[in-house]
Amino acid sequence: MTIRESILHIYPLPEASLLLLTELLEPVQLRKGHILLQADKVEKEVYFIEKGIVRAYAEREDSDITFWFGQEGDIVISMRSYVDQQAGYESIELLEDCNLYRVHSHTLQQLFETDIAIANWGRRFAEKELIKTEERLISRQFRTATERYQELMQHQPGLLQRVSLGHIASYLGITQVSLSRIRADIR
Amino acid sequence: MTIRESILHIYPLPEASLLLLTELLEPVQLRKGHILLQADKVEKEVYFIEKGIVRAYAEREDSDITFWFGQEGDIVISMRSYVDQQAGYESIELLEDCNLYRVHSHTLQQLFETDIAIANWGRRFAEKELIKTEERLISRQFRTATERYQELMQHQPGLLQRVSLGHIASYLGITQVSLSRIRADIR
DNA sequence: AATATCATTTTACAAATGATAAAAAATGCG
DNA sequence: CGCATTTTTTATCATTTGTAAAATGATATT
Repeated sequence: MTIRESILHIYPLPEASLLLLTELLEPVQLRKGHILLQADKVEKEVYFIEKGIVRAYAEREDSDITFWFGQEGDIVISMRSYVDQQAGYESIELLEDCNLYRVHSHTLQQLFETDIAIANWGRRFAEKELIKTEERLISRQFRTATERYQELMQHQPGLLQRVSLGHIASYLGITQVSLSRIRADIR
Repeated sequence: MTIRESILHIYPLPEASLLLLTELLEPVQLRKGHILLQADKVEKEVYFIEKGIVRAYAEREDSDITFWFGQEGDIVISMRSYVDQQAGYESIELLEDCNLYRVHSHTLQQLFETDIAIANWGRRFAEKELIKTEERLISRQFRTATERYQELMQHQPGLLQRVSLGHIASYLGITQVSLSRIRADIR
């Protein structure tokens, strides 16, 4: 899937608006392990993932928890920076070498103010992410850890090959040891 | 807080756009216990809460879980209906007699397509809800049930007077029995 | 008062998960 | 390959949370 296609997949844009947006995108290649965005900072860059996989995590004293995986076609932002120009709660780590496209958040905000199709594209982007997040919150309450793991494997069968079990356990809201037990029980 | 004020609190609208939006709102009064929106249906109405409190819940075989409370200034929608014209996962129950304003989702969508300020207002609305939901997801992983309860009581001290402990326990992701134990331990 | 209804707390027991440590397996690199 | 490092599994025990049922409390109605 090209960047153009993944943009249009969120919300159909007329060609003129699509051009406005894509012209601003700068290609960036970065290596596995790179920290794309830092928690507790106001991060001004927005990234589109063309190739690769990343995780968003929040840090605590000793551990961190992964609460989002971004893959081909996804958009990476520091949500609080993007919405309110405040320090964000998430850091973003590249879990593979990535091909990204970068744009300044400010530039994007200007497009939102001037191009109605792009404003609605931004609206739809937030709405879709919101649905996914609410569904995860509900799933965590209704389903056991085992069921959540099986659900994830069904929806994202390729994830296991790209992401360590520690990150997946964290994403599911359990410890790595628990996930290992669950995997042993399923067999 | 008036409806006008709560709309502007989400995103500042010029007077002309604000009028476009508010002219479409129909006042509705409904009684405690009324089911405003039904899960598994495509719900076409959007509601603004002027007075009262509601809960969004998802149903399972025998139980239901509350995952959102809406109060004065909040907006009530069936998220999947609103975004994709698909059946939603949430039902909405009025927990008090409510003064609401109603607008057809279709009408709102038309405003999004024609008024850029309103499109950005809709964008900001979704973004703010998204931040709140992500923070709850993270909080559920980082904090114990006791901490989450105390956090909620700090941020929403009035909630306990308006909502039963059963709903609050569900919102926190624990059983009512657990919450009762927590409350006993805190004392 | 007596009754009914609903919300909350308490109790006892079972199941799930966490913490910790250690072993085993997989991976990366000189 | 062989070694070091990281990841995953296994085992043990403590803690948390869930389930079910009973007891208590609160409120309204008769």
